[in-house]
Amino acid sequence: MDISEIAKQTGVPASTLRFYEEKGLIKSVGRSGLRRVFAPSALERLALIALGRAAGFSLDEIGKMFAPDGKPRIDRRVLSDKAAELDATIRRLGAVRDSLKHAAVCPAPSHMECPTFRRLLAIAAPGAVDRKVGRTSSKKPGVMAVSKARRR
Amino acid sequence: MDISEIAKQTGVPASTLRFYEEKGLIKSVGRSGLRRVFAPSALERLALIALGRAAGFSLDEIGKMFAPDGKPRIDRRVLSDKAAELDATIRRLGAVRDSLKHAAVCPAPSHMECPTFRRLLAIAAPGAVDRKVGRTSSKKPGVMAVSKARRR
DNA sequence: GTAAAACCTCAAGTCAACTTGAGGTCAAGA
DNA sequence: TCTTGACCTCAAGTTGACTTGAGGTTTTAC
Repeated sequence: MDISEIAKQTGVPASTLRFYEEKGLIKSVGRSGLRRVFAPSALERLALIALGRAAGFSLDEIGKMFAPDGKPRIDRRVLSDKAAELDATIRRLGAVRDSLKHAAVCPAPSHMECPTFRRLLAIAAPGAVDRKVGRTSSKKPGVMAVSKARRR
Repeated sequence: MDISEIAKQTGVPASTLRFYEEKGLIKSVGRSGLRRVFAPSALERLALIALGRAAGFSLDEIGKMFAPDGKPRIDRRVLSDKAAELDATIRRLGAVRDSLKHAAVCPAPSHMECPTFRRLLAIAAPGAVDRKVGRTSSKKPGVMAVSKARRR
């Protein structure tokens, strides 16, 4: 299969496939003239890569999950940890979604005056609301900074 | 309140607060000498910003959600749409998590040989598995590319 | 036989959201 | 007084994952 065939079937652009090959994430089985030739197994490999990306692994991390022989050799512990992390992310996103939905219908003049909204916000953006001020205050900062997820 | 007080209470670094001010996302009420002075309402504003970020809005989008007077003026439609988008993301992440969990325990020699894994993968990374090959084939590419989420 | 399409390499550019660094100001404590 | 530390500005750098572009070759279509 040539690069455009892989691109067509996976939706991954040819430029990305070349980039992945350069990074060692996929391999072509040879060349036909200049052109790369891929085995169909590249499709599976790309599916695994897509899964890894969706789970929040970096390309470098994903690269290390394949043994030099090409077979996936994955640390089960790492997977479980990531699954747990995803669980937390999912819960937080649920609160975010609920906050959004609530804000979309809540008639309160200012959302911050709405107890429901504040409660959701406390989960969605921990540390952002209701911290007591000063008073020889607690050193621990609230983490308003958005934690982890991924874009582009 | 000075910038370090805000930073301490929200966990957002001072450099980020200056950056946000420059972008028009937050405002200081004045200066004490060189130093910015913030009203406590900045904390609420930052909570809203954190929510927006968590929901996947860009800083520019968030900026447009505040009227010039400072009050949030939010398009309910936009919120509902984003909530729906989050719903989809949450479902997909659930499948990703399940794939990971399964891969962590599945004894199959190659994960791709495991039907359960393949089924989950089909949801986690749509288009990645089981597409029929060629045959005057369908033009639509599978989108193996990771869609949306956020990191950093 | 010739031109357009499809591929190639390699270097450089892009994007968002910040961070870092150099160089400077200012108030408070020893 | 002096020096430390918290703050300031503005420009430039960082990160990860790609994309784009220039310049070149090959394959396919007429």
